[in-house]
This record gives sequence, structure tokens and C-alpha cells, in this order.
Amino acid sequence: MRENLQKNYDPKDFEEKLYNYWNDNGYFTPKVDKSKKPYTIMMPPPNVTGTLHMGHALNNTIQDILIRYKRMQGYEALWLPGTDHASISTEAKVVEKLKKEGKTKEELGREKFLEEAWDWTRIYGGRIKNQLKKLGVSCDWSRERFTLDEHMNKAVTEMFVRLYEKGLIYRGDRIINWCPSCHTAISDAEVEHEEAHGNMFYIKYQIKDTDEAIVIATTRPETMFGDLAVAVNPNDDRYKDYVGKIAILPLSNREIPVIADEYVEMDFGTGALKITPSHDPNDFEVGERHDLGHLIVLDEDGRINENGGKYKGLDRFEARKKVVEDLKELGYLVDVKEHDNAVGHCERCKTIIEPIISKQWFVKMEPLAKPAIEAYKNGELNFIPDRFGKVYLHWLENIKDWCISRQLWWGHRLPVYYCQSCGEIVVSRDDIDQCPICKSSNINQDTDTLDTWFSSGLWPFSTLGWPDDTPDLEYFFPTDTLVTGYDIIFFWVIRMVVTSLSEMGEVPFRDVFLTGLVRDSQGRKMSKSLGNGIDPLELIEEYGADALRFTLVTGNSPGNDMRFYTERVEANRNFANKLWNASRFLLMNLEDYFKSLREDEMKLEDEDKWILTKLNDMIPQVNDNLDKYELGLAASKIYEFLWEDFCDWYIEMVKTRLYGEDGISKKTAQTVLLLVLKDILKLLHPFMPFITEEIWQHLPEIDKPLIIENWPTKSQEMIFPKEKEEIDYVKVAIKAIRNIRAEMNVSNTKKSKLIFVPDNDEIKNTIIKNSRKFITLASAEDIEIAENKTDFGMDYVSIVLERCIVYIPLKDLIDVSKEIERLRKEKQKLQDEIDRVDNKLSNIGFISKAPKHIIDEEKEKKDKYSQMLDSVLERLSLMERLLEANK
RNA sequence: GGGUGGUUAGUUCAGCUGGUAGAGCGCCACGUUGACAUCGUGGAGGUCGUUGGUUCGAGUCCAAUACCACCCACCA
Repeated sequence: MRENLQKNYDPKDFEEKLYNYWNDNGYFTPKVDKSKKPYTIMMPPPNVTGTLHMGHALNNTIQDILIRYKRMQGYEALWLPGTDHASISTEAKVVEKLKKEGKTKEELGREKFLEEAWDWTRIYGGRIKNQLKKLGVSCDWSRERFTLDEHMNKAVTEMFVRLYEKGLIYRGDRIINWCPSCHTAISDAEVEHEEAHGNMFYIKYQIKDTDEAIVIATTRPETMFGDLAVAVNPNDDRYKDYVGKIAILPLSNREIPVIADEYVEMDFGTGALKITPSHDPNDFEVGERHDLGHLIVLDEDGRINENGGKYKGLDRFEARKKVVEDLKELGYLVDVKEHDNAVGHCERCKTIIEPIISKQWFVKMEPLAKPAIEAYKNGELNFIPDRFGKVYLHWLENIKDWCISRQLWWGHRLPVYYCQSCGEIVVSRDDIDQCPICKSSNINQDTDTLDTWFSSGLWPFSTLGWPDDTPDLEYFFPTDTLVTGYDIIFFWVIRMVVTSLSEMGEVPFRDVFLTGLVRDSQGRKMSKSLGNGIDPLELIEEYGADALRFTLVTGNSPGNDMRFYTERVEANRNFANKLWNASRFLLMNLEDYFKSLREDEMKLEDEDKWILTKLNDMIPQVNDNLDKYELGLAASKIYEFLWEDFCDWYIEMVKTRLYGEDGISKKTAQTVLLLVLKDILKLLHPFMPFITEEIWQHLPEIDKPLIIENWPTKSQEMIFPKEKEEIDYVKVAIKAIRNIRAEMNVSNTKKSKLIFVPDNDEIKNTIIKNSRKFITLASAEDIEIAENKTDFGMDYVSIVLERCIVYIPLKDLIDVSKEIERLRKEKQKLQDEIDRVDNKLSNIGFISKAPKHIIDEEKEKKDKYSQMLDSVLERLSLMERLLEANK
């Protein structure tokens, strides 16, 4: 015997219990079953040591909805979870921890440091996993992966070697972005540009052996110790004569050539530019063209090095001040102007980036980008919403090489070995301790690790076993949908597409569903520093996971940022509560369900047909929405159906039958109630998995858990247009009656008689058939059908419906003049509508060009309103006459 | 300098292929009727940023424009 549902909806009673039940029974784990279709999502791996935030909650809710939907549709639905080692941020956290203990990573050494990092990972690594579980994620934990797992490491090495062998990975001296705080190179994508107020300094460089000087403009005077030339535009007449001469660098008095290069803009600054090839990407290019060589003047902390003479040891910003002071004192500083420009910051630690020449490893992107561009253009890869495709294309079309080496320890070590004896560079799948060329054992592996995104870039296939040929890989790859934030397109999405196209020969996923950012109620980004973050776990604790999930997918559209209001979670908790109580009501009224009548004795009544029709109209719409990733639209349709159609109308209409004596009618109502509720639970399950499963488990005659139930499909024989229309008519009538009673302040407890005067038999039958509904839903004590409108005088209030008038005897409450006033307003309203329709119908353009069904609709409206207007006019004149006669 | 998104009820947002504007919250009035006050019933509230255009008809398509966000970009 099953227990009843608890009286009060309290998610805490069952959410955890159900999660374990699903997980323990293996419902999250799909099988490789060639007779079924797979559907695959790879979870974007959160940082292993991170904590769950709203972005994760949004992301994972969407993925879970898709996976549960597909699972119920009969797909082998794989949602593979995992975590990312997040090299730079995890390493920073461990370094910070060491610092607190008074240690540095250098003191500790690589091996000990990695032990610390693994400890850290073990301590905090489980945290986010457990937090995700509270959300209800139905991902396959048996296939969970971590980007630093042994197997993942193998995949990374394999990819590196393959790309290297194809000539797509190379080592070189390039200007890279150096973070003086993280002490590593970072990629262009990891640099955030921010507009900053600064100064443009105009500095005089003397021309050797003359009295003349050339004035250059720079924002970074402290790098002048690295200047290797002054450049002007070859077409610039002002400086023509200086080209080829020697300029003398102030402060250090070093001699540098004046060169001509097209790169220099004549009308910017002074038209003369100092060239610092080791500290500026453009200057680097110029330097290459003119063979200027390199001169580095900053160290890894961003301080001036020994090439800066007496300025050595000064931080770059202090050095700037000091250099400017000295230049001024010595008369070299000609001018200072305010100047704003975009300054690059480290995406992790927000430190200002230092462009610096450095020997690093790069991926050559252009040849890899081409197929990725193609894949989008020919439709193999879709973005939802599509506008992000443009962002994707723009990035790929302007792509630059990707710096992948990091001067960090926590990560995948480069599979690169340097022979100290013969100088050979060996890239190898296996660890080597002997040089394959000179056989020397004096060979060392590169100490650098790879950019985190290099390993996560392989996520869609490395997780399935690549490079090994596994059944999972064969069956589940390529994946179907990727769900992630738009802020991560460049970091991650593009890298996955590129590596997959290169080594798997196809796109890693068909659809990329991009979510917006979850912002606070004021529209600000949630951040730790602002302290405005809302903790999803607290919301789950208070309102339940279902309410939070529903909130995250409704009221916004894909790719758009959303403001988060706790009030909305509350509203959705109320929705869950509504479902809970409706279900409880139903179960209470199903107590005699088993011992009641036989199936074939069932007789569907109008309201049964009405709700079944509405249900079956909705099902294909919901499916369509879900297939198009319109999760919010799907959710609101179910919301409305449950609350309005099912609870407010159907249940209320059916109550008299449940309490009544007619066994067949009761049994029929019970059956329909149960049938509709079951479909609601199924449709809602992806959105609100916990409450729906909990209720499901309490229903009679269920043979499997909801999570693996069959998704509802439209039932053609359950569509009854005529009855649907009839009930809709009854609803309109009931609303009108309620409305007028409320306007006249008639309390619900005061029952009144309703007298209907229908125009025709059809309406008459509808009224008679549904008369009980008026009694329960429109506070009527009695229903009467009359033939003659004129029988009802001043003691009655009248409601004009289509083809029918309702009279309510409310003797004491009626003020005739007010009633006349009301009727006049009614008349005006109808007249306006008729005018509007007339206007349309008399328009030749409309008649000749609009589609027939639209014209017919308008004509019908006209008929309807005209007929109603006649009734109103008739009633109005009667009342006016009666008022007159009464005076 | 390029590009994208937003601008709809007091507020936060929906509104699919163009056909008399919707929801949640808030507000007002009434209501403990045997699922639910985490509720019910009724109501007030919008010239859909502005200006043009296409169309029989535009919140919905096109073009300008304003404002607010965001992204990209090597003018030192």
C-alpha cells in the first residue's frame, strides 16, 4: 500500500532520496545499444576546485532538461560529467595556500608542489559534484572524467604529437602576453582589454652629429631602454632626410638607426615612432622587417632588468614615473598629453599584461580554422541563437596563432624533450630518457605545461576514450548539443571544433546552445568582489531545486542575459505547490478507483473532451518548442495548462461528479483526471524532476519510474473540437456572470438564480448539458431556460452573450440608472468593435488580398457583435422605458 | 574604429513563420466553498524608444536615428 502524499509540499522530504534512487538504479547510465539512437551532451567541466554558481545552475539545468526529454523519448541519452583541472586558477590557489604557510612553490619543488595540488584537488574536488547533484543533474557519473586523468593525459599527448607532426605546432620567439603576477605566458583570448586613462609622452631623440632632433610619441617611456630604432613613414616629407641617420636614445645615450616603414601613421602623434621589438607586437613586426634584433628590458615580475641601467629593479610603473621625471629634468620631454587607450589585463588576476618576446609553443591556427569556418557555413554546426555564428566566424577569420605553453606546473606537461648534448628537440608520445639521435641520456622534458583549454578542447572525444577506438566513442560521438555560456566561445567552443575537425574529421557537436549571463536584480554581473552573487544552494535549500530550475529556464530567451529575482523562485515554488495540491486532491478522490466500473462503461462528458483536446493540442507544441530549444516557451505552456486549464477549470468542473452518485460519470472523471495528470507530470518532468517523480510514485497503476517513462505523444482520437468550443462558451458565460456579480458586490455565498434566454437550440442544449457548472462555478442556485426576453424587467441584471442573454434576479441590488449606464458602455464597446471590423471589410485592399480565413473570421466577428449589439439595444430601451414609467 | 543585443503594463520579462498586445511579481476590491491563503474570484494598468518605408494590415519585416548594455580591434 502506498503512502499518501505529505500534506505540505516540502522538497526536502524527497529531493535527495529520489536523486539517490535514480542514480543507484542506473537510470543515468545509457548503454551502447545499436538498435536505439544515441543522444549525447558533454557537460562543460567546471573547475575542479570551484563552487557552484548561478551560471552552472543555468547551464546544467538546461542540459538536464534536454537529456531527460531525450531519455523519455527513448534515446540512449548520455550526459557525461567531469571537472577541469583549471591549471592557472588552481595553481594560484595552491600557491596562495603555500604563501600562508610561509612557503613558495620554488622552495617546494615541482614534485612536492604537485602533491600539494593533488591534495587540494582531492579536498575540494568533490564539492562541486555534490552541489550539482542537489540540482538534480541526471548525468552519468559512472563515466565521469577529470582533465588530468591518466587517460585524458594520453589524449592530450596524442593530440600534441599529431599536430606537431602535421607541422601545426611549432616553437618560436614571439611577442606573447606575459602576466607578471601569474608568471606565465597566456593566450590572446585570456587577455581582457579595458579602456584606461593615460598619458602620451612626447620625447626628443637627438640626431647624431646635428643640432636637430626627432620627437617621438609614446605611452610607455619606460620601455625606451629596449628601443632599437626610430621609425617614420617613408612618404613623410618632414622626416625624409633623417632616414638612415642615427638617433641617440636619451638617458642611456645608445645609438639607434632612423628607419622608414609603412606601418607608421603619419598623422598620429608626431609621425615618428620608437621601435621596441621585444615589448610590443607591432614593433616586433617592424623589427623583423628591418632585422633590428631584440633587447629585453623587463624581467618576469615586470621590473626593469639590467639593460635599464640605473633603473634596474624598478617596477614598470615606478620606472615610468622616474624616467619621465628624468627626461623632463634633462629637457628631453617635449610635451605630455592625456591619452586613453585599451590596456590588456590578465583574465585571471586582472594584472596588466606585459607584451614580451619569449620562446613559447604555438598552434598554427589558420589551416585549422578553415574547416571550422566551412562547418558553420555549410550547416554542420549550428548556434542557438544563430547570431553567435557571426561572432564565431569573425574570430576564426581573424585568427592568430595560439600560444599553448604555460610556465606552470599544474597541468599537462609538454611531451617535448631537449637533448642537452646534440640540441635535438624530440616530441614523443612516450617518456624518453635517451636522445634518439645521439643516444645521450642527457635529455630533459620541457618544464612547461599546456594551456588548460588545450585539454578541454578535446573534451567531446577524449572523454569517450579517444585516441583508443572504444565502443563509446563509436556510438556516442559526435555529440548532439553543447550548452555553454557565450563568454566562452573563443576559449572553448572554437578549440573543440578545431581539434575535432582536424583529428576526428567531423564536428564535435551539431548544436551549440548558448546561454546568457545570470545577473543580479540590478543587472550587474554576479561577482565575488561585488559580493552580489546569489548562491543557488541557498535557494535550493529554501525553495527546492525544482523551483530554481523552473525559474532559470522561464522568462528569458536563449543567449540573452537574465536578471535574477528571488521573488521569481518563490513564484515557481508556489507553482510546484499548486501541482502538489492538485495531485493530492486527485489521490484523495481516487480512493475507490480500483473497485469502480469497467473501462468500457466509461462515458466522456464535455469537460473531459475539452481538457483532453487542450492537452493534445499542447503536446505537439511543447515538443516543437523543446526541439527548437525554446525551453522557456515549453515551460510556460505547461505552467498555464496545469494552473488554469487543469486546476482552475477542469478540476472545479469535475468536482460535482466526484462527489456525486453517478458511478460511471465519477469513474470517467477519475480516469481522465489521472490520465491528464500523468501527462502533465511527464511533460513537466524534465523541468521539475523531483516533484514530478515523487508524485508519480504515489499514483496507482504505474509500472516504471517517471524518469524512464515514455514521452507523451499527441493522441488523434482524443481531439473533440465541438465539445471544446462548447466548454469554451460555458467558460465565457461563467466569467461574465462572475464579473457582474463582483461588480455589484454580490458575495459568493449569496446564490442567485440564472435565467438563460438562448437564441437557438444549440446554445440551449449547451446550457442545459452544462448547467451544473453554473451552479458550482458561478454561484447559481438554480438554472432556468426561458423563451421571452421581455419577461425580465428592472429587478434583473442582464448579461448579453453571443446568441444568449442571461438574467439574474438581484432585486435589491439593482440601481436602474446605473444598469442603464453599464448597458450604454456595453453598447459603445460593441459599436466600436463593429466599426473597426466594418472599416476592414470595406477596404478593397483587404477584401482582395487578405487570406480567406482571415476575412471569414472578420465577417463572423461582425455577425456576432451585431447580434449582441441588437440585444443590448433592445435591453437598453426596455430599461429606459421602465425607468421613465417608474418616475 | 568595427560588430552584436536590448528598448513592450509600476517592475522584471515572454511574444514562433506579420492578422484586434501576454505572464510572474506588485497594486485595488471581495472571499477561510470539503486540493491549495505557497490559495480563490474579479479589477485597474501599455499610442510595443523615435522617424520613415514595405504591406490590405507591423510590437512582429526593411532603413535611418536616439539611448543602454556587451563583444571584438596592434594607431604608438
